[in-house]
Amino acid sequence: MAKLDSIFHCLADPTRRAVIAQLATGASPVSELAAPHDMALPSFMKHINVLEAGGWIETQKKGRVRTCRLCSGAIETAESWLDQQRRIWERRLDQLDDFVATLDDERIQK
Amino acid sequence: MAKLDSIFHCLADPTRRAVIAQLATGASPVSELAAPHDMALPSFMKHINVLEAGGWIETQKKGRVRTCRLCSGAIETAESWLDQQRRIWERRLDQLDDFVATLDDERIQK
DNA sequence: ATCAAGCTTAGCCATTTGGCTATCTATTCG
DNA sequence: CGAATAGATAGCCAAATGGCTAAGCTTGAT
Repeated sequence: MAKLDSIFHCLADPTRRAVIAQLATGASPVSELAAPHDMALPSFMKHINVLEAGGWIETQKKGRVRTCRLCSGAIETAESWLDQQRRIWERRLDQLDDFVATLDDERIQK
Repeated sequence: MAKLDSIFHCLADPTRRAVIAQLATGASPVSELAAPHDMALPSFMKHINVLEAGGWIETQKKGRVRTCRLCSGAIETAESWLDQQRRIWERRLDQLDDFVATLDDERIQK
């Protein structure tokens, strides 16, 4: 899925992860989000745009303030993909265990 | 953490996600992994190297065959970061619910 | 009406990414 | 030995990324 590209691309940058982490504790205007990051505002805004395009946040402007809030879709898609891979992987490890157990049983039978 | 950059960067590409998904079902040599992807081998090898650098896979060469297998560290780190954000976010939503409930109670009291 | 605050837009730049071809090395098979 | 197989290395290239500065442009406060 092409959406996964942009969802995970958002997470591959410390500034964007920090924004997500901060927004998890509550909505915030852009300038407040930008404050902790030593970076010019246009540079920071690019990250905001990337996060919005990736479906991590949504924003709305009231007066001259743009407020950003986290939305649920992206994190669910991300976790669900990871979960699926982990399940496939763990199921296979279990099958390996069973296989080894079978070998052991056969050895005992002798 | 700088490691998270490379861990998530690995996931931001469909070829690399496909390799992870395929390796979840069992270890594989490079050429077998490469087969489904319409891409020259050196290009594909770059993805393998990125995945190895990101801690998603480890490889070992026997004779002329390099075998790749998934390792557990990366997926755990990734899921754990996501889980942590989700928990922070959900806890805050619960607090909002409580707050709204308090408001309702106060309205009823009147 | 003016001025500051809070973005926005435009355009520049270095580096990274993700692809390619061509060539080389190291194994294995006949 | 000689040829085919499986990767590895080197080097090229266009596009994307992540940063900057210098102006704009609304909106809110005085």
